[in-house]
Amino acid sequence: MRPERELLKGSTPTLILAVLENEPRHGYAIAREIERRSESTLSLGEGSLYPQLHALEKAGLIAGAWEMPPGGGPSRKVYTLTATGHSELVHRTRSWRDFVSAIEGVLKNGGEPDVQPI
Amino acid sequence: MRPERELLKGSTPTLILAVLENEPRHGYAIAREIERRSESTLSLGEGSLYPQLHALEKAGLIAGAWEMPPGGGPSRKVYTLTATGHSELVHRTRSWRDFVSAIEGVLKNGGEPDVQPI
DNA sequence: TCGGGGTACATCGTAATAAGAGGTATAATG
DNA sequence: CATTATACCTCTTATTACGATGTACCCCGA
Repeated sequence: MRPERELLKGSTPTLILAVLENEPRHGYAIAREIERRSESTLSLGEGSLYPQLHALEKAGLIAGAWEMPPGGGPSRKVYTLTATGHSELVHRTRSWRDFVSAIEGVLKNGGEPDVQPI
Repeated sequence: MRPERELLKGSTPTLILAVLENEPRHGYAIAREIERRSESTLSLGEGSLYPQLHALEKAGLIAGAWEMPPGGGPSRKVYTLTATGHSELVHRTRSWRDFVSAIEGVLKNGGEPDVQPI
């Protein structure tokens, strides 16, 4: 069950960039890190994750490099945040917070008179 | 310019319900009220507004009634929040805030060590 | 030794959503 | 009489999320 399914749209790339800001990670690890940080509230399906990674790589916001894990297992593509990706993350984070404020402005006005100091 | 275009998805119906909680309004007025409350950060295209209103009406969350405006002008459909719509709004507001907390949890962890008590 | 589970990649098709473009109609304003 | 504002609506397109599906590797236990 994922009640935020409809709300998630649009924020996925921002979440990926945010997770990569700390350290390079491969796709599977990114998804698990998002789950961990959100305390399992958010979970990224693989059908959303990989297309997004390809899009972000194509846009130059992240850079992927294939890696053979030392302990064995399937090879994996480790993504690093580029400089462009970093400034994009800053920008997207700001946009996100503006957006949240705007929504809160609409929600809070329900029941209260429309006094709204800047 | 609408930088939040991609982020808006999923929250539109909640915004409509929130605006109707105060008082009944017709479609056009709903759109303008959302703009006003969000200080023009959010703006609902007509192509999103009317299909959403029909969907919400069909779902029984709002009830529409045609009205002839006394001052003249085109007739309009005034929507009122139903009881079901009200509890749905409460639920959606809670979901929205949970969602925001979850996203913040992912964003904030960027740069900090991953200490996270339950 | 063979299957199941976890890791890790990827794509296809579908459903939901948002919004631009277009269409209808009325009243007031210039 | 044309433009502007109000007010409704639908069609089509683009984007997004994700379930389903497929490949492939490793480890562990029966």
